[in-house]
Amino acid sequence: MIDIKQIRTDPDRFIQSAKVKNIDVDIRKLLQIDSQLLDLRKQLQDARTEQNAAGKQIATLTGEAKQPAIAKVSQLKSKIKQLDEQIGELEPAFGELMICVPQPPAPDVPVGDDSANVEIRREGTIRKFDFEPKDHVELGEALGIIDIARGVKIAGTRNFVLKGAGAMLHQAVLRLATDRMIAKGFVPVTVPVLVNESAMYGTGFFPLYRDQAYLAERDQMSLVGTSEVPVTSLHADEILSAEELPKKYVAGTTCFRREAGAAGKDTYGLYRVHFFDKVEQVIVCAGDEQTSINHHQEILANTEQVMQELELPYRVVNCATGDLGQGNVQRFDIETWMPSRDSYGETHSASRYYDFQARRLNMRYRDAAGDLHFCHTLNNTVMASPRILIPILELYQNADGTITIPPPLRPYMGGMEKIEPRTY
RNA sequence: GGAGAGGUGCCGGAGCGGCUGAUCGGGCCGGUCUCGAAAACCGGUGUGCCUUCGGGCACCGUGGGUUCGAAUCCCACCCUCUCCGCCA
Repeated sequence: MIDIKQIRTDPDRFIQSAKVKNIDVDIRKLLQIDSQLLDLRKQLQDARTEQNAAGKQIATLTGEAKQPAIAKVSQLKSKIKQLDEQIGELEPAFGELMICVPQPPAPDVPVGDDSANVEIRREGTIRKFDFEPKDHVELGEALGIIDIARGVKIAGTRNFVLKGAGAMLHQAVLRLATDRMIAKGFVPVTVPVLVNESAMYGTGFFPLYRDQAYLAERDQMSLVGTSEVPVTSLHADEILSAEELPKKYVAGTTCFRREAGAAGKDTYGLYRVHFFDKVEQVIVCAGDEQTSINHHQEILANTEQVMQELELPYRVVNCATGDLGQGNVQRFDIETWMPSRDSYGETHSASRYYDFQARRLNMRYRDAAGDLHFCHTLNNTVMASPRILIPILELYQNADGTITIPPPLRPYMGGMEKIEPRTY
């Protein structure tokens, strides 16, 4: 949510932001409704002042004198009711527009669609194969650890089953990610994945991206597409103290995505699927831009350390305006090298929101002087599987079709060093 | 799913339909006292919006209704707790 005062002060900034983010919201109309509402509310307030004063007088009158006074105030009542109705008619339209106004991107965000994304740096060495490498599906099916056909049988397209060492590898990556974050002082939390509307609105996924969520409509609940939703919502409607900030959390949950509008895109393998598990880091910090920027670098570095530990080659990308969500100030994606795609594929996403989510969630803190401010929020993937299994399987494959397990994952797999073919 | 109880300020807990934005207690902040602390005493302690900066308006789970006037009455919904049932 954006501060309406900021929109009043500098509407062009928001008109421009909506344009570069490709979000359809009529700022001019919003301001027009806003000024009407301001005027009506002022009139209502004045009428109420009058009514309250008259009411107090009535309380002091008795018997005969009371009736004429009551009759007089009754007239005010109809005026108030009329104003109330007018306001009631405008408010929904105002709210619907407000909830769609995007957060302006940072100045160093490139303008354009995702083709305008800017690579910031590359890390790691891309493996050169001295044999013909297989893709993760060929490898996984031959090893008996990936069973896409049965996943589809149970749940339809974009579903999968991991078995045996495949399921273990999946868990190992997640546990490594969680442990590394706990070691950095992040507090592990277990959170609901089926959440109410206010959590979805509060974190900025509703209303614009409602199509992407699975809805349990009978209960007005939604399955989350990321644990960012429940974790960032933890302190909604709370007033935190400055001393307890920043709050740092790590949570692993299953994530559910409809992938609406992605029909026909990335249909092969484990890349784009309807459910996956993700370990996410979330920071709630003081409402200061530089503080946010520093934390943004921090959460990016946290993930990069795990990637480097796994020796996965990746690059960091500064996402362009058209690739940002409504609430993003800036987003850095980490893309990991995937031999089967012969390119880097998105595996992580580090977002900075400033107070966009905090305003929607009504999440504030009291500073040393006792003043209230909205918090800032950020998040980044630590590891999401099975997508990360694509580079792991493909880059660690051997000529005989076996997979060498990356050393940091072995402790989580009972010391297993290699995945060999097996019937499960 | 069935039955009952309840949702008030940081917490506990009052609140005849007008004098209640809200008694009181605790906590917290400031002060007095003290070498310092404790105790005691004194004072302060909600949020949002509008403002001609005097002030005004709104908010006692949410939304409606009754009334000149509602935290207080009525209706619906949401949530919490207790007991029973079912169950990972």
